[in-house]
Amino acid sequence: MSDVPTSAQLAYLVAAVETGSWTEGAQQVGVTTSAFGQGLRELENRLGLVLFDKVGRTRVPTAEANGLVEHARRILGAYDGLERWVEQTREGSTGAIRAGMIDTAAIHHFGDALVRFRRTHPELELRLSVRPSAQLIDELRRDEHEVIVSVEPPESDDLECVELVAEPIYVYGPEATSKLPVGAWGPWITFPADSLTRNLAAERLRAQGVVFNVVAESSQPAVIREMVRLGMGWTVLPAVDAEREPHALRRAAATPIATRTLSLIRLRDRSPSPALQRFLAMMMSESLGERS
Amino acid sequence: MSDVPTSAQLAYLVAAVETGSWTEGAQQVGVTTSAFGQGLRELENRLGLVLFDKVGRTRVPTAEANGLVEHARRILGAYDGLERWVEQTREGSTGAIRAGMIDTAAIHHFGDALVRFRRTHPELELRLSVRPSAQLIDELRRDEHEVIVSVEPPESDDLECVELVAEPIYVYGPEATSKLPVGAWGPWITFPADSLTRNLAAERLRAQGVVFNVVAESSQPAVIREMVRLGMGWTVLPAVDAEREPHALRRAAATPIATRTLSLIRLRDRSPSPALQRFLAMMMSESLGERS
DNA sequence: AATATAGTAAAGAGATGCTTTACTATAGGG
DNA sequence: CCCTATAGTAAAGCATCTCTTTACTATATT
Repeated sequence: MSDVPTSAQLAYLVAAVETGSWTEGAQQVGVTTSAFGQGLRELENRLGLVLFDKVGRTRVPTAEANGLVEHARRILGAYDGLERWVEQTREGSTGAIRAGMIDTAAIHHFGDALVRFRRTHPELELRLSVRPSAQLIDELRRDEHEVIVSVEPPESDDLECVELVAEPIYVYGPEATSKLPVGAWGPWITFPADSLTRNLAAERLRAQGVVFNVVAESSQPAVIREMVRLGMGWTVLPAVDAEREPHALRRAAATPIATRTLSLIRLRDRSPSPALQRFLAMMMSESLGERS
Repeated sequence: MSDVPTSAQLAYLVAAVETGSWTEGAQQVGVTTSAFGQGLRELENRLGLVLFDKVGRTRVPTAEANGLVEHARRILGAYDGLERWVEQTREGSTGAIRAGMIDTAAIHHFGDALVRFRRTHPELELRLSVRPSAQLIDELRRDEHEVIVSVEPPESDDLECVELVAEPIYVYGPEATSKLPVGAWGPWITFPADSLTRNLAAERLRAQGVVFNVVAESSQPAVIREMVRLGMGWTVLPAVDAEREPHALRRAAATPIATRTLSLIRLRDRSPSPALQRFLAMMMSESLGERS
């Protein structure tokens, strides 16, 4: 009764008005004249308006029908917009990707790849947030990112991790003292207390009997490196951060104190959009290339 | 398969995203959760997109769903616009009326009524064209008017006429000569050759043995009147046109030479829109008032 | 008058979309 | 840790819709 017209019925209407003939209109939309007529009658019933008059053996649109066509076209146009959008989205040629990365990943490991991805997929709006791992993971859980690249956190069943890079971290000391034995290491300059990298390092150092006394904190590797160079203390960093020019630090030991794993992390059971799938594929193939 | 989503499915989608819960969404649109879920699943199938993920026992919209909602809202909004328009149109509170009238009708007989109608129905766009009868009838046949008021033409089965006013027409001569006997009438100043009034008059005059020799033509009664007053000739006009001040003409005979009928004329078998129905009703009641 | 054309009516097939009922899985409380 | 409430699903059934087919009517054309 008070039913809403279907999009098909509206399409019949505009075809009928456009062609000026039900027979032609029916051909245009690809149904039998019978279905066409039934559809238009149903439309009249639903709207409670007379849309066509009989004159001779043809049907001519009333003034109402002509007014209605405008609205019908608007609706069909909106459907059209939806379908185009769906088309693009389905093939992943549109969509936004909210990604987060820790600095090292965004710059050293995947900097080039991100630039390349942006260039080859200009239609995908990639919004990248660079933050420390712990913060990224919090934000991921709050659904502020669709994917992050961070240090792999302790096993957790709401997260799904794919390992990308195994990154050794080394102990570095001030230039003058960097050849001291393990027992003489410290004090320490490192990341803030919630840092996964810091906690990983602290755990390993303590296991070796080292006192992990922290005298300075920063979330910026460059800042830490500079403080170490100035002689304020020791630190533990990945090589890419510590050994960059100018003023590269020298490893206190040849073997890494630990290895942190950078992973691609998503909320479990969230299906990636086509756009995101492309991004994930790129990241994973990139990490393979990096290992070799 | 490649079917278009129904408006109901789109409504489910926006309800689901708005409320953040299928159960609530279903309540909002007034269906069972079961129907709601089926509808959303069908929507996913039709579009080929994943719109919701399971997390725990609730369903949360994907990034796609959020993007899609915009389009869905646009479509639903357009439907809304259509329905509001239909509502108004059905009760005749909107719509355009294309009407035509001969000058006498538009001014003398229905002038006040038209003004009143405009004032009491400001929402109805009344477009009035004033022209000679013959032209109005042509235009009516070409669907340029929905209704006209003109001199009633010869019976014709594509037109539907309702008599409004019976208007006597009289013979008028120059002031000095207006008491001459019938045989001395003429020459004539009258409407153009296709005029129904002219032809009606000519026929009656010839039936009385009068020579209907035309020396001047105009479609404007005021012009004809003035020429008659100046002594150029005689004419046949309705009283309302001939006997208006200043310079009213005096009848050459007390009895009318003919009576022309002003009728409301529409194409047969064309159903009037609600707006037009109001207009027609007004015109007909008006003409009743005028007769009494 | 014969034939073609524009649309309609009736019947039936298949899909759709809803409800009901019974179920599973997760969350939260005692 | 078990019990219950909650969010959603599965299956079945039914009414409705919308299309096709076929046969028809009414109007136009030749």
